[in-house]
Amino acid sequence: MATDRRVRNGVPCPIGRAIDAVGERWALLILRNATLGMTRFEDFRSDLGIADNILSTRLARLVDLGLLTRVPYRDGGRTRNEYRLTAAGADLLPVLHALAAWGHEHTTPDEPAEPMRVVHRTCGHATTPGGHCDHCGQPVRREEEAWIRPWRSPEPIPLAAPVTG
Amino acid sequence: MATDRRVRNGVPCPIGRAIDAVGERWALLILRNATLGMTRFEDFRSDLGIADNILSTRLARLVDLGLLTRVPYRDGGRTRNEYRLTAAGADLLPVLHALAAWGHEHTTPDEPAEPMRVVHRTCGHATTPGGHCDHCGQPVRREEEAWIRPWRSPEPIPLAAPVTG
DNA sequence: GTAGCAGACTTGCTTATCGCAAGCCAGCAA
DNA sequence: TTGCTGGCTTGCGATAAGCAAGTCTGCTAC
Repeated sequence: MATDRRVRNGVPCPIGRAIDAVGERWALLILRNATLGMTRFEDFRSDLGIADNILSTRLARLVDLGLLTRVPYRDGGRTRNEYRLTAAGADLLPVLHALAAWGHEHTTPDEPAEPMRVVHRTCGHATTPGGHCDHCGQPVRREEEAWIRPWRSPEPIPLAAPVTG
Repeated sequence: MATDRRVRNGVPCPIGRAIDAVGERWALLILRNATLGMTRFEDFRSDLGIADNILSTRLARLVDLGLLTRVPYRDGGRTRNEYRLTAAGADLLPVLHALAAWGHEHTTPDEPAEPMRVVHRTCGHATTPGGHCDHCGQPVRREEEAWIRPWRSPEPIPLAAPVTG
């Protein structure tokens, strides 16, 4: 099963292995956008401003590594492919959250903006780095968690559910 | 103050800004090694197998961004520089921990090895993703946390303390 | 004085990757 | 048949990475 496949890439250190898998700019940005529910080639391309060939290569690699999977869908008469997170890809969420927290604390946007929030959808309160609700105290499952990116929209964005590849 | 300097790099998303700052292979590996207490050019170079000019460029960039700082030290008669984490650099620890957890779960080393552990130095038990001690339940401060990398040594490696730049 | 040392950084070059823009391809509709 | 769409491929120039040697600095030894 693709979702159970462990990337074998050698070094003893799990940090090193994770970096070998995803420690580069475009992979991380693609995974962020996939987490937001983005699935289509053109959407990734235009949102990220990435070259076709680079995007194509990166998507293929992430599929190969089992972090994304191609899902066929019908578009008019044609079968097209979209790209969705696998469980392994979705499990990078804590990395993305840690990056968000660090980015919020240590970097500054060009334009002042409400900061991004990670919230418990049910009650609207923030979640902690450990994945608990600030308000309820309970662990928050992925499907009850959302991002709010106020510079885009005040609506909570549910996190994309992983699919089995 | 260098430690209070926020990287200004534009995009509204803090994840995107964090990725712009550190979302590339060598920066992340250097920061991992700096967290382990590595400070010297030659040590980074030989451990990472990175080219001189690439390492030099990356170190300078991380210093420029305020994640590392050069600290003069005496070597025999000469003043040399070592590279140490700033507070901003040290605050990337949750990113490294998240990468470690993901790498452990989803990648496989070439040689079987005891996995890396993040422990509370005082009692020896593991710490949670939220930074609490599994055993004591208390939040664990950085200076009470250590990594154990059994493929290298069974000794806990204290995490490098940040210095003011 | 010169020669030698160590190690951080620089340099010149080759190789690899990225990015741009156009082209190709597949599967459909008219 | 042509035309459309959009994912992927291609050819090319630009940029970054990597290799290996050189330079620089501040010291010691002779």
